[in-house]
Amino acid sequence: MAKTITERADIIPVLAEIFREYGFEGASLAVIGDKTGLGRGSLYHFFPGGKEEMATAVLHHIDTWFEDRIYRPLRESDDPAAAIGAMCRAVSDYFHSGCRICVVGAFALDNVRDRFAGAILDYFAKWRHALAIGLQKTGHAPDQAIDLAEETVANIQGALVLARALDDPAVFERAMQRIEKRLL
Amino acid sequence: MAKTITERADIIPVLAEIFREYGFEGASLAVIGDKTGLGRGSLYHFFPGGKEEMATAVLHHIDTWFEDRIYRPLRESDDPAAAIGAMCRAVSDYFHSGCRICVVGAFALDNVRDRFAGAILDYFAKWRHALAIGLQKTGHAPDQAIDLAEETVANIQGALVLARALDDPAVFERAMQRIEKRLL
DNA sequence: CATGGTTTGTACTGATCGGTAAAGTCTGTA
DNA sequence: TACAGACTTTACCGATCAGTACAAACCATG
Repeated sequence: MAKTITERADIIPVLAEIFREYGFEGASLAVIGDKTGLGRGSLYHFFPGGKEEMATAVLHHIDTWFEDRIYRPLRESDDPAAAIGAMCRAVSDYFHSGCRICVVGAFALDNVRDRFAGAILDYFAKWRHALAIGLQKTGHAPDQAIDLAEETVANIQGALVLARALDDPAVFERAMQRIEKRLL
Repeated sequence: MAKTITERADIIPVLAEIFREYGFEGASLAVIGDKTGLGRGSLYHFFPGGKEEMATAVLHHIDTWFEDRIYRPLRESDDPAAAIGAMCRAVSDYFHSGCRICVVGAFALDNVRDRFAGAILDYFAKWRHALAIGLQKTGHAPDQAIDLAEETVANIQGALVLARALDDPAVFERAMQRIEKRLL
């Protein structure tokens, strides 16, 4: 009756896509079961904490991805300008040029924000902090760097909202081009 | 058993606040009943279409507010710089300096986007268009005006996301100051 | 082939969802 | 005072929700 094919780690990206598409409340166990192909038993076997644990795992997965691909290079690269350019490209890729939504941003506006407040705050605080360090290394004064980093992160999130609202990915692409030009 | 005190129009701002706080899906009829003090019968008397009609009414109410207070002045004012400054102040007030969320933006990121796609698109398209006209009147070239308007609207939305995520209204205030400085 | 822990399918629970039905109470008009 | 329509209360509907229980089936060990 059972096949031991799937691993917990393999399910998380699928869950991420589900939360992205349906939101936390909209991602019912029925939907999750359909999209993952897993029954309730399997889901609760891998995530005894239920939906909340699934979402936590997704947020942690996202955090790891951004830490490895974006935050750490920004903080530690010897070539900060290259790291900033790489961030812009990575972000554009990650959000599929505006077709994809930021789960963390969506959670922040949702009424589930309080439940995941820590992870949401970390995501944005780390991003702002890492980018500010990168900008300092390219010659910006500390205050100015933090300000510009905050503006940039907000701009990316706003562009995702606007692109989705106007149903026009080009909005996001234009925003990323403006951002890259201003940062470098 | 009944009192004819409430008017439909009086309920809409309450509904707006509910959708702001709970989102569309999170705003159950139980919550709506509690917060409005109205029973299911009354709610369906005023809004035969149920939750969907309530949300539509809220979106229309918001559209009217922005049209009167922001879009039209931007498009028609003889003093465009003053209209832009007024927009910044009105926006800051409207969003309670970052403590309040944009319902339309939240809907755009939610999985209910498709249901209200028209109203959501209108809200942002009208804003961008009106601001672009205002910016043209202050001397910007048409292309540049549209670009700057789009960036500004995205910036405001992003600042709301970030302020809520970091639980720090000052993020929004700083964004609005940057915006005002750049526009004028 | 046997065994035992791991993984899975299915049926179920109680709660809550959005929405409906109908009987009741109020108020303006004449 | 009588009536009509506006408004409200309450109980209820089927559907769906997240989560649980448990037996069946798997697979890596012996």
